Amino acid sequence: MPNVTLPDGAVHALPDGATAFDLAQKIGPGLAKAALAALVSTDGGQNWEIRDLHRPLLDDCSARLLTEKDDLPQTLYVLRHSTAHVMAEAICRLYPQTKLVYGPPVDDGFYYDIDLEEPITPEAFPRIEAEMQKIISEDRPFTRCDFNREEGLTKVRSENNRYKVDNAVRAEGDLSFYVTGTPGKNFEDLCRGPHIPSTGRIKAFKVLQVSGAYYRGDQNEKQLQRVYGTAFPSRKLLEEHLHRLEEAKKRDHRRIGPQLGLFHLQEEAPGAVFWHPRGWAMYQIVQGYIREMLGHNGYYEVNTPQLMDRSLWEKSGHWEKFRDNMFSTETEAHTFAIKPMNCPGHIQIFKQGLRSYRELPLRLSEFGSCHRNEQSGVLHGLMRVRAFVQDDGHIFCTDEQVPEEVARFCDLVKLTYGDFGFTDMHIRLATRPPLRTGDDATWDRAEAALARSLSELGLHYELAPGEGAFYGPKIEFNVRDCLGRPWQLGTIQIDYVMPGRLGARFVGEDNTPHVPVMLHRAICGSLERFLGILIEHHAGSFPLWLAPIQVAVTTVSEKSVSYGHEVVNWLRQHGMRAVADFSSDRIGPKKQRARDQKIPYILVIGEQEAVDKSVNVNNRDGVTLGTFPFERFVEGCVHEITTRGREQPEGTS
RNA sequence: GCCAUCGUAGCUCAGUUGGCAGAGCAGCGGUUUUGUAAACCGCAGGUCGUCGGUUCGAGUCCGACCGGUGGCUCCA
Repeated sequence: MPNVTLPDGAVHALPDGATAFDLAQKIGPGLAKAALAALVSTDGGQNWEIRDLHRPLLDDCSARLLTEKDDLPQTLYVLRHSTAHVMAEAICRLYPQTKLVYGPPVDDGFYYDIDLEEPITPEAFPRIEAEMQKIISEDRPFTRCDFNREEGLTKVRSENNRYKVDNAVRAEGDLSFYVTGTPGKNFEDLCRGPHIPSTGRIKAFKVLQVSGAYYRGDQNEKQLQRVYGTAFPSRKLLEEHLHRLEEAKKRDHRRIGPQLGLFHLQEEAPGAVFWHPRGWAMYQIVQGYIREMLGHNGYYEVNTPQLMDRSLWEKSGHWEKFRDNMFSTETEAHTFAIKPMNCPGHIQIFKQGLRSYRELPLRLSEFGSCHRNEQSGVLHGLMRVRAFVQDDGHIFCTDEQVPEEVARFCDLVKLTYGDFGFTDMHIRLATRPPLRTGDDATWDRAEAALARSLSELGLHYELAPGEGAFYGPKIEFNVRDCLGRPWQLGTIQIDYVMPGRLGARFVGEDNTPHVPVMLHRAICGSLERFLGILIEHHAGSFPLWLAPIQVAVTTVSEKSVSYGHEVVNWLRQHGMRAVADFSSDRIGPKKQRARDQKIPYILVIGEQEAVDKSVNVNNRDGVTLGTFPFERFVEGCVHEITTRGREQPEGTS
């Protein structure tokens, strides 16, 4: 007789074999009707398992019933998993040759991988959705059928589907199937569950896209078709989700960038950026800011060659590992590679002369132009390019100095992101990958050093096993933008391998040579990508300090053009980036054009302003802020720029 | 690189069963001299991604290639 504890602390004694549904009914018929699944914990709430409503509850446990109204990831997980089954059945009905593979819920929806020769195209989505709607209207219960492992394997082997057999063999313990309706009569699928009570509970869903996906993520395996969809507890939530997708589309840097005259891409230079004056202005602002921060933090900026001989890349190990992704060129019997990264160059600088331990830590930074021959299919606007510049840097230090350097870097990263308006930072620690150089003892030491630094700083982090670089583990710094999308920006990586391979040495206190540890680090990562993220985060409406054009000066009529010139010149004298619009349009369209360009301040100059030496200030949101003496406007702007918008200066906004 | 999908004017898009390549905005010229979310008239602008094929005739149908997009693999 299980005692079930509810979230409010109430304890219900239920008969043996009672289900979560029975519990819900006991609490209230409304809840029983609304419940989709249950969260159950047998260890006092440490670990929670999502379970079918109609499975018997475990012995004494804590339980929470999930309804459509619960805005919990688990609710969506179950709902979407079940919708994936419905979609799979619909596809099997429309395409009887389909072999089902795997269909999990994912962030924002679900997918189902299928093996089917005939391509499913977006035109087929409405047909699939209509078929799904039929299944939903039939309101068939999801029925769990448990088998012991032997019986289950026999059953799945009879289905003539190698993927499902694979799934079953890899699953641990006993096997379960879910029937969408009556066993023996309706669609069934090997599945561990859980599911919602019946198909009729699916209120809002949509088939969204189809793409290729290798079986088990293996390039050498068969390419399957992956059909994506999503589901929500209500039509309204689905609409909101689709609306969010539209909003994200409006922020797309590939649309906004060219619109604002920041950059363009063209097919003769795939993966490389043509920066226009306004985009380059932003680029320079970001670079200048980082340069200043690094200067304050004891870095020396350097510059190293674009082309270096193949032999150097062979020594560093890049030629062996990344040859396919490196551009190279032949001349006078030499093979030169265009640098894909700056570290080998920095090691060459380190190696000049005899280094003493007294010089460590030596921090070198470089805005070096790097090229990587990324596969054509991965290129994506500014976010994934072949030619880029990182805010790159390498710290040469001793083993003992690593924690201190990592800590200093973490502080710098946090400060920098704050200045760019990214406050939601999360950290991942990526550990040794399967293919790597260096022995396990070295990896142990490196991973422990990073973990210790993070712990000592009190920074929370998530472990990313196997995601480290081939030469060492790394810390990844991620931020979320204003739409909640995560972006990996900064990184710091310990490298015990490359300095040794390239012959870097320093003389230690003991008067013998030692190999320095090298920390690879970047705060923004690729500046191209960082600009892309800034564009999407701000939707083109950049804070004043980043805005490529800060002020548009517009005249009411020809009578004010002379004062307009004066204002533009004054602004430029004060270091502000200003443009003039003295065209013969009326003030309305001129303001509109400046707003379209997301220029933070639009000054209206008329005869009265010329007399007062004042400016009428408007912002890009269409708000008229008032008329101010010119000097006061500039003071406000300067304050806003130097504080990077962290506090609003009086009188300007 | 793989699967799907797309490519028409600077931008956003229309173009019927294969039958004279279009619109709005932007641009240029003119009129208007303007006080806060787009004044008026006119002009110009295209090898319909490229190459090949089918056809009396191709933006439209077929093939190859290039590039973009959504994913997959990859991301030192």
